[in-house]
Amino acid sequence: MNKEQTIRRKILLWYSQNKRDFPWRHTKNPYEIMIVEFMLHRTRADQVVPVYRDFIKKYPDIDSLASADPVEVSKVTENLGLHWRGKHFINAALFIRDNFRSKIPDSRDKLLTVPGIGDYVAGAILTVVFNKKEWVVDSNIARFLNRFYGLKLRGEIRRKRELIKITKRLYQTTRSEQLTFALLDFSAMVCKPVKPVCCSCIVKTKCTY
DNA sequence: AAGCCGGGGGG
DNA sequence: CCCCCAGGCTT
Repeated sequence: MNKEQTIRRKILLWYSQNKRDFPWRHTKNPYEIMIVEFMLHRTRADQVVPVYRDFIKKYPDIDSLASADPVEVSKVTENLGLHWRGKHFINAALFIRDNFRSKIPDSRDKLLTVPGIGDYVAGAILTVVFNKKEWVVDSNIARFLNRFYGLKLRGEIRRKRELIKITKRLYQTTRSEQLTFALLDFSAMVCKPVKPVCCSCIVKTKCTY
């Protein structure tokens, strides 16, 4: 068994006993996942919960959002900060309505053509919704892998080629959906940015940090 | 490769 | 009061 398989097994086992619960963990609707991933940009998950509920209630699908009043949409999202995101939601909805017949695509190439969707959001949709053999890197997962493999990368490590390469190897699994949530929760709760809880880490014996 | 956006919560 | 947070876009 290689190193990646071992990590996957341990992280998934840890996840089965320590998973966080959020409203968007109970849906496979690609639209809802896209919306919440937009909201989670540099924003704490707890802060997103009420806004997400309100947003989905008012704009339940691509078409309702595409034809919505931008000012009204901004009112829903304003307390998330990063105010440019208000237009961002509608632009993505318009693009998907006009180019993909209101159906969110299931390939990375097509997802990346949508304004506001980058590698992270695309990967999240592909794994969480479609359970594809795809990959996801965010700042938390990047930090965990950087420590675990002793890469010693600095700066915006989530964009580094070497890190993406390792992530793709880690995602050689048929359980990409579970793995994404597991990595997000583990890196947020155990392998934290400051004061990581190494004493209760289930992969510490193989960690080079 | 680096700067920028932003309100809100925690140290 | 300061710092950070499930990124993507622009230069």
